Amino acid sequence: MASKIKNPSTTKSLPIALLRARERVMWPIRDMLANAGVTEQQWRVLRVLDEEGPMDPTSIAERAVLLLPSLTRILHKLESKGLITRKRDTTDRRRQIITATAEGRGIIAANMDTSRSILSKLREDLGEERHDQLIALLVDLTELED
Amino acid sequence: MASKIKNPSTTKSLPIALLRARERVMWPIRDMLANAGVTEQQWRVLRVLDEEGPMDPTSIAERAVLLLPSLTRILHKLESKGLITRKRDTTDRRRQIITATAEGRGIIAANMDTSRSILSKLREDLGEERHDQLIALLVDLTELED
DNA sequence: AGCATTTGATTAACACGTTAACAAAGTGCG
DNA sequence: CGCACTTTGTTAACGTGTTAATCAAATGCT
Repeated sequence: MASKIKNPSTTKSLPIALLRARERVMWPIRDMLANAGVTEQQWRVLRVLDEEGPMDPTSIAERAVLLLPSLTRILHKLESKGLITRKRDTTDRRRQIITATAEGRGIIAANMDTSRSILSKLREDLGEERHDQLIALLVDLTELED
Repeated sequence: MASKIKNPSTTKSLPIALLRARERVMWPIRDMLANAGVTEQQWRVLRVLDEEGPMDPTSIAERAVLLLPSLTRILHKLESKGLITRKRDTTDRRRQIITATAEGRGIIAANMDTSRSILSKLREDLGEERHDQLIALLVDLTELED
């Protein structure tokens, strides 16, 4: 399926390598999420709420790696699907508190095992040491200044 | 600017780590490209054409890591900007041959040094060995079967 | 040759990424 | 208090990601 690409400089560049790697990882995950009826980003939002409890949109955006304008749309969508609810913060009326509904948490519960097994298989296939080393390098790269 | 996130399991997951790393890498590159007046994807298409010469959309899509529907729109845009031209393949009239114009190649030439220096700085900051190791791991991950 | 299948490319529809502009609520300071 | 500034969240506009449907040209098979 993945054809052999010759070897122009772009093949070895970090941006392209990151792009292709993420494409490879998301393949099977997207299959799972399509069955669950949510997008990758909606899944991330629900997971953050499930793992860390109710929180405001700005915090969700940081944790789910989304920009606020995207999150605004995603929250509208999740709300219309009945997967989250919102209420205004009483002390700061600009701020909202988003909460996952039982149905929203249900989607996480119903798919978490599959998600974990997909990632476990990747870790195993790549080699556990190499996998963990990869993550460490990615985190280091992310945390570089400037 | 980048806030400290506590440490939920998602922080260590491969999909999120890849996402954050790519975000970090693309930051400075997007700045450069905004000045050049092209998007990241348009830049990739022009680079492929500049490095490998005229080719058909399907091949461009593979090399630039784009899906064909996206590429169709991008080629329309690049054509309207005068950065590429298209002609039909004479032997297979479904196929087109896309060629970068002098102006298109000019954009690459005008920004290639900046691009290289951004990536060199990242490599230096991460450590050359670790950088190269990271790319090797990403390539291995990408090439896993299944 | 005739017809089903495959391939190359496009279009459509929906969702997200990104930047800029904006509105409303809160904060700081004279 | 009053006003400038900041913060939170939204909307707008444009471009891309993704899947499905579609069309024309080519290919394979009988």
